[in-house]
Amino acid sequence: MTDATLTWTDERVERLKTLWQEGRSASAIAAELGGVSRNAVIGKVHRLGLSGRGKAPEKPAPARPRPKQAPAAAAAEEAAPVAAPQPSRPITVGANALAAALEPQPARAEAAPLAQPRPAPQPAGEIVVPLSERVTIMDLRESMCRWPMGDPSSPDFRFCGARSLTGMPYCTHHAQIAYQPSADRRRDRKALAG
DNA sequence: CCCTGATTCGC
DNA sequence: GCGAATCAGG
Repeated sequence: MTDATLTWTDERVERLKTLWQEGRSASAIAAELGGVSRNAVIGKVHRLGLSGRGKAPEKPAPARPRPKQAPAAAAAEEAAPVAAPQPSRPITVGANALAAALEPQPARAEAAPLAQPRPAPQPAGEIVVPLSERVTIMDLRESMCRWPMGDPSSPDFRFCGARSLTGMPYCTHHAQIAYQPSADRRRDRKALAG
């Protein structure tokens, strides 16, 4: 595991195959493997010739014009393949959180304090979810990120609430944090910047 | 808008 | 071989 250049090691390829056959989406697989984009996963899948999955391979293949392409970025290191942690269903919250959630919420005031100076000097590896975006357990829906924010015993306990990847409990960013050991996500800037 | 996989092609 | 950019579709 001293492979600095991100390569598709046998283990990674095996996991890719397994996950793909299981029907996981490319982005989900990318998040689990870490260090690769969903495009990378799809590209690899095709190269391995195991595309299609269960779909009917009926594609007319329309010749599309590919105008231009931006310059590629540099390479990245490969973190030790620390066995992928099985994301246990994180829907289990403590009694404290439950009690807090049941607390008569004074008013999450839709009339939030407008005109916020927007501080957000977020360090890399962390994201700041605007409080107005966070949700209580009561507002947490299936398609929302379950990343806990704050002290579960506090009435201010919230969940990220951002859109979660389908089939995943977290949003794109938190999925990366949750599933990547110490990852280096190189050009995720596009996905994360937005 | 969000997402999905498919494809092209510069590297 | 790799994967970003792009396309096409749900």
